[in-house]
Amino acid sequence: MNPNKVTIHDIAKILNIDSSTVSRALNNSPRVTEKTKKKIIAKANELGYQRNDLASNLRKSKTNTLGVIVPRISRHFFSSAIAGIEEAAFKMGYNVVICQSLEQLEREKSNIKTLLANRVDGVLASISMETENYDHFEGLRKRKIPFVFFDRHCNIPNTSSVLLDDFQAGFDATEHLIFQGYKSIAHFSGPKHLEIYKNRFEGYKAALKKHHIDFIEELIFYSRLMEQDGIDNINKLLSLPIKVDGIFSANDVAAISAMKQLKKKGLRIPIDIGVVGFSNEAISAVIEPSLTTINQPGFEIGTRATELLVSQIMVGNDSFIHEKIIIQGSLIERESSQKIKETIE
Amino acid sequence: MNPNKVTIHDIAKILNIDSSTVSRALNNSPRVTEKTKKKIIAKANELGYQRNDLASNLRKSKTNTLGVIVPRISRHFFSSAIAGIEEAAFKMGYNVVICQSLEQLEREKSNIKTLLANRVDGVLASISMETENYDHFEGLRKRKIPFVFFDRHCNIPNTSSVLLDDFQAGFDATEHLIFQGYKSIAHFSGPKHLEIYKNRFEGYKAALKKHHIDFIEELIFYSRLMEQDGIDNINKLLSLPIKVDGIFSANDVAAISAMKQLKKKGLRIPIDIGVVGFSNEAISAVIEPSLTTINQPGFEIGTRATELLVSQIMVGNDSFIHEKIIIQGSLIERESSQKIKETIE
DNA sequence: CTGTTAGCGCCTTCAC
DNA sequence: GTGAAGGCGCTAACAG
Repeated sequence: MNPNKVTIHDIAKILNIDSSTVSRALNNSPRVTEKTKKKIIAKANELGYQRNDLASNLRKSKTNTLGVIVPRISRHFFSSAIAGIEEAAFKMGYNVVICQSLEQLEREKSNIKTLLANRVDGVLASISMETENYDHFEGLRKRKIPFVFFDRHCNIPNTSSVLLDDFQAGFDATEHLIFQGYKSIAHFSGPKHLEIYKNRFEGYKAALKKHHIDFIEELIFYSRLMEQDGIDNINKLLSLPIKVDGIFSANDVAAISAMKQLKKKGLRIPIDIGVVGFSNEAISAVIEPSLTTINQPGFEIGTRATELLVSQIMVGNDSFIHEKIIIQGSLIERESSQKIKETIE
Repeated sequence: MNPNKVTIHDIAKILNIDSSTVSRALNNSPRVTEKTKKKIIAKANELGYQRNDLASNLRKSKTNTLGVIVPRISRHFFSSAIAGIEEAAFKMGYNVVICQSLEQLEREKSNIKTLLANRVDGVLASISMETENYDHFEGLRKRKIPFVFFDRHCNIPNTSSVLLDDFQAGFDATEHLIFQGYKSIAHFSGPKHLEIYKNRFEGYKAALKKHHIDFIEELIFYSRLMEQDGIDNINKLLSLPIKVDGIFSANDVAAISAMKQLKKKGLRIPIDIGVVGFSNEAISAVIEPSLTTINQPGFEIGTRATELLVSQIMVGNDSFIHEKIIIQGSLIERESSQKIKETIE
């Protein structure tokens, strides 16, 4: 017999007991004798029984599953956030289903539908670049499915989120460049309407202000988080009449392709770049020494978001409190940074 | 009413028809009048009806879901493979559930159990470092659930897999170093029993042989794919009486931490490293110019593996053919590689 | 402690 | 083209 087809009824029949007893035994209910329990478990193993979670979940109308929506799984920040989510979820007895929006609103909506159809108990989401309207999340709320935003949050009231202190990160990265002696600092931002980029931008401006450096509109470059943007940005930047000596890039994609483009032009590190977004130790180990990054702790953000979500699932339908957890990033400076600078100067 | 609780029966009752008709309409069965179909769909939307896939899947005993097991989602190769898997699965109407083994055999076993309990239609797997015994996969076979290995495959008979041409990759990377003029080439390998590392190692040996370079046992360093290993390896290597001038690292983790360690010691690029495993354009753009990598096309491997798996699911239970698809990697040499070498010499 | 009964929400014969 | 009936596999209330 195909062991996948073994049901509690099969076990019950063989053992001449009722299927409900088998069910109880397999769920380790205290209301079954140790003896029969052992007998049942032994037979179950023998037959290769495997509970059908579809049936179980349907009956219980609870899946012990969390849905996760990220723009793109292969971006390092998100894959490490997912690692944190999985770890925390696993510890608390939850499974995780992961969806990618691929930065498309339509896909994000359909992700939510899929998660709804699969009756997940809660949702963790980092919104797509295109998302400016949040009705699809309101749909979750109507269905009383708790959800928590992480990193890319949005400003709708009564939602929970776990995020980096983006203002502070932008401030720190910019001030770091200022401390290095740079005076004319450009800024590579992300899609204008995303809160995280707004806030990093504000941090940038605040740092300039503190150090009495004029804010220059021309030094701001937006991007759609694509490689080409970094290249274009550098090209535009180099064609400016203003001499730029530092860049604070608020997104890693543009930063990387920007560095690439600089290298291609034979411009080796006349420009220092502060970035928010990297945290891969591996990358930071081999990356251009001039590149300083603010650690954006994906794993921790994932963990915290999951814990928050699960706590909301537990307290149930209505009465949980919406929380906003803000995590501090930390400046990671390349060890050899100073040396390289000396070499060049 | 909580819209999550809306069932086909609710719709049926309101419209004074039978739930089976509603079911048919919602599944776009041709055996329902267009008129009633429209009526039903309109009402469903109005109520915010969302099919309960648990119930549907239970009834159909088919989930349209693929299970994926990878060692660690945050490793770039795997996250890009998953991106490929998702893309292909999505196109063919499948959902994807992702599990991490975290390189632990026990976790891998429990992943399979979870996937089994969720009645996935097929499984894609890249085995953990600890996996030397494959009984848990035999369990899948007994249940007639098709599975396909990708990248980290194993040698059990009658299994399908999609992999890099690891022998060729090892050969190419090593020969590349030889062409650069290196004569004493060390090799950083991975866990001994993993096929991919065996094969890359064989490629290394073959390249040495072709160019009449003696194989030296002392120049082989194994690793558990951890950062510390790369550091240890470099330290050991530097303490050898033999002067090494090139390294072929078959895994990226060790390669990266090795470079880091070299840098720390102030040894800037006396050693060139060929690596199998990188493919992140972003990384390769900014990485040490001396580092040449064999592109290990995660996305493509993921796509191909998924297509193969789905084709096996479609032909059904027994009669599908086991295939082994071997994908060629390609050498990616840093543009500026030559310049840097000149600078140093 | 164990059995009986009922039903989670859906799909699919089988009738008409 | 639509309705009636039954069951996918499991659990939970209620009996005993």
